[in-house]
Amino acid sequence: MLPRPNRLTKKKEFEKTYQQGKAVGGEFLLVKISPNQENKTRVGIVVSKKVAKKATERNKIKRRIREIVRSEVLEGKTVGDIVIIAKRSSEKSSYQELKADWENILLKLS
RNA sequence: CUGAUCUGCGAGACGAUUGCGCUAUCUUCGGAUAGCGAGGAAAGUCCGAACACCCUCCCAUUUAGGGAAAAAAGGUAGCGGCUAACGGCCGUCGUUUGGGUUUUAUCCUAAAUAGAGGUGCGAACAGAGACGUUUAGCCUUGAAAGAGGCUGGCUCCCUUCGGGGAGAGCUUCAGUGAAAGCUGAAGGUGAAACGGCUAAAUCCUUACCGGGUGCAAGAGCAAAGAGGAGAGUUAGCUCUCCAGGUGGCUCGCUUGAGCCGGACGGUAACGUGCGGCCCAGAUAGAUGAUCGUCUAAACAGAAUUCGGCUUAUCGCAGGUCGGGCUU
RNA sequence: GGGCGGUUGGCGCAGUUGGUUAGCGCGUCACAGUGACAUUGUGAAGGCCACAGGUUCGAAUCCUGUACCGCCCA
Repeated sequence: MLPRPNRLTKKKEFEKTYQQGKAVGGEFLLVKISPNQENKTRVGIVVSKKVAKKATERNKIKRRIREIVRSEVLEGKTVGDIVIIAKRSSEKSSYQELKADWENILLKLS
């Protein structure tokens, strides 16, 4: 889990990022990012039931994404509200594949 | 060795680095340290209860509160018990069935006479009442499918020869007899062969259960906006108070029909009292990531909380029954 | 998290006291008709009634479980 100040917690914050954010897609992930006022990094992760039917598998994907993103948040390289959406293909992806996909997305962003 | 079924136990371990939630303590308010941190099914939501609100009615009515007799609808159904409650569990009767004893059992491993005492084999079914018929059905097969009625055949009786009345209902064999419809036995068709079967369809009766909604129940604090009152002010507007309650926050939220140990009562389910323990409480939702060694490691992630049932599923041990092989 | 509903030919739907061979509309195919089509007419094919058990003599229908799809509650 990420520290509380670095999470997106309200439904409105999610929707705002959805509508105003810039979208970048990878093989397994879809990232929406929009700048916020406090100049902080706040992250929300979405894994829908369409991706994986079992709750244990959805949790697993979430945990892996969190772990990948954590270093990013702590170092504060990327700033803004970020929503990471898992694509259907991410159900069978490994940790290393997810991490490579994330780094690829960061390259596209910069 | 293997299959089925039942019961019980466990649910990867250790080490390193790093990260999250709650609680406690300390704090230079940045944080630090310590402890604890998913399941047997957390699941399906198929039942039941606690708790909260609403509805009906009754008692008390100044209130606070306490209750479910009656009505509707629905559910349950051998009998007895357990329980907060249940469609659950335990015991027992019944029906069907398997195994065993000494060949057949009404017997049950101490297993076939008599008496006394002790012990009490396994599995499945799901059972109130109405001599079950008021509501209904029995496709098909067959000569015939409850009784009664109708139609046709058969037997007997009567007959005005038009018919009428009574009776029995498959086949074979045996008995009695003039004759089989009677009596007894065996057998055929069929799911069922007679006063039969079906009720996990309906209706009626009896007993028991008040009903509904569900923690997104519900309760509190309260920015904003809209409303009312008062004061200041020429007015715009500002301030104060009241009621109300959106965003938000807090409570409900984890000490509980709790867990462990041994004692007593009971055939058992379970109960009684004693001692010890505190064991998740999040709110976009918390033990994951990267390694090393061993390893067979499945199904799978709490969201108000419990008791069951059902479904998913890895490993080990034991009981019962069946099958195969060897001695 | 809590509460509900649905699944029947290719598509949209009927089908309840359980009982002949599960129907309807559109679509499909064949034939007729036309110079050729459309409209029209005649006929035909196409169903494991989502799946698996159970109750029953008999199940699309009743009961239980499973799978999939959808709706409502802040």
